[in-house]
Amino acid sequence: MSEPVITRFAPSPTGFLHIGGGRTALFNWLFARRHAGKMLLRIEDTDRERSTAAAINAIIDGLTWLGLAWDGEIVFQFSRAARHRQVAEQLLATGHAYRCYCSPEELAAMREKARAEGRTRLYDGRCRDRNPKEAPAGASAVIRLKAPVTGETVVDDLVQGRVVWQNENLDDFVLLRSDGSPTYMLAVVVDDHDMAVTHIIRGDDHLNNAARQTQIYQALGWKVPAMAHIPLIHGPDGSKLSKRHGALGIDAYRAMGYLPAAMRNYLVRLGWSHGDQEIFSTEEMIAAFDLRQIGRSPARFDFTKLESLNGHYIRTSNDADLITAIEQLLPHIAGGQELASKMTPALRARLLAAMPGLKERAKTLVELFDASRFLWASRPIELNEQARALLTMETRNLLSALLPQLEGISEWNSNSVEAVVRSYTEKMGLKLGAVAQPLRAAVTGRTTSPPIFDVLAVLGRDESLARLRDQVAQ
RNA sequence: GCGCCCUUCGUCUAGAGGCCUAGGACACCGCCCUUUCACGGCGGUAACAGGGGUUCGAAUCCCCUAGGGCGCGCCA
Repeated sequence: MSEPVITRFAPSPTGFLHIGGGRTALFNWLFARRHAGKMLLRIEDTDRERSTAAAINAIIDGLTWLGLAWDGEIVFQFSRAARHRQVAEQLLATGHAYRCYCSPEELAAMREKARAEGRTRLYDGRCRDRNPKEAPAGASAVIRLKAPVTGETVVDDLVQGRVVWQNENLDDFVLLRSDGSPTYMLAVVVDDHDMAVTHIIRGDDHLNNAARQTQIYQALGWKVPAMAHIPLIHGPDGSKLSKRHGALGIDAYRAMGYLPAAMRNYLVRLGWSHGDQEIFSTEEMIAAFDLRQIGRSPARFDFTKLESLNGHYIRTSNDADLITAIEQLLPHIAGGQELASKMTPALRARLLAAMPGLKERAKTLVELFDASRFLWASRPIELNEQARALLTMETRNLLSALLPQLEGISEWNSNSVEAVVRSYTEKMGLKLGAVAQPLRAAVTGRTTSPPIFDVLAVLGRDESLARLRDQVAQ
């Protein structure tokens, strides 16, 4: 029973690593970890026109950020072209494939005619039984699989169940192009076999391909790996995920301030469940992951839920780790580079002191950073619109009268400052907020923040009073 | 057109014939906490696509319809 489990993630480097690819990688990774196996990474770069080095880097970068480490060396499919060709020749030699001399124009005409007549667009096998000697001189040929014409092809899918195709609905597809390069269909089968892949976990847009690939395995006499075709992720409106939805590169999620742990947790619950559990540590995910609990219907991408989860992970993160995360985020956001250079041990200490109050309020690292801006700011601090609106002549006068009392505090901490402000408002017959809120606006430049007395304690007496004087003076 | 897959609250889902008066989470709406914003607590609105069967009994099994998705390349 215990053949070691080997899964693989096999993206084509023709664009960024998007959210669907990230989830597919996650599922492959989880399944491999769950069974103490390996997840291999294969870059399907046989399309030389569209494959780019930038895309390869994006894939590697994205997987690394998500924390999905692959095992062994990366396999580049293009480098295996000779082996693919060899297998195609082998199929030809054993009578499981044949040369087809149809020109692209001829095939296009055939499909157009079929479409016009309302028939299937499958290849009609016109070269299948043609005598090789009749081959047009000098014409280039492709190699097609001589697929069974009767009977059925069955895929026992771990997610989709038993799926059956009547062979008459499958055609003799191309294995090797006329230039000698393999098609995806051939390359995948040969590579998965050679890499000893035991479980193919991929998007269900490949379910139809699974039938064709099964036929190749059978023609070769190779064992067909277990397959699991997982439903695709759709956009919030139920249509195919597009750029205007969440079809962003994984790097975009990093720039928006999502934590890898939150990302993994969100992604794993898209299509997969484990009873009512919503929050999974990586260890819990691995222990609980099971292909049978994957649903068969597509899930819609929901930013709001991702945010909620991210907020949870931020709240439960270690304070120092969050500061590190912010530092790592800075280069990825506008104007961040400049601020990154302002980091000092003193600032770090302040961030650390303020973090417990800050992290309760942020759903993303961007928000967390934004809320901490009052710590990075140099005097005089800039007031945002709401803060300016709150600092009326009247409230400035209140603060002005309060100032001497604050200056008289000897032991500067959250409690002592609060006590002074409370007695001041009581004497004035005001509510605490009537002073606390303008005070917050004056000191932080914003109207939302952690409790103002905590903020003052973090800033320290000198900085706090200086900021207050700046604003009161105007 | 042909083939394949899918269909439980707005969203992610639990549910494998009686445990379902259909549960949880996010979102939303109240209330509480509170110097703001949040967090947290309590409560609420909200779903088995439709129609036929099978069965003593169906969200769960079968069929049909409708809707959605994917595939049908010398792309992957």
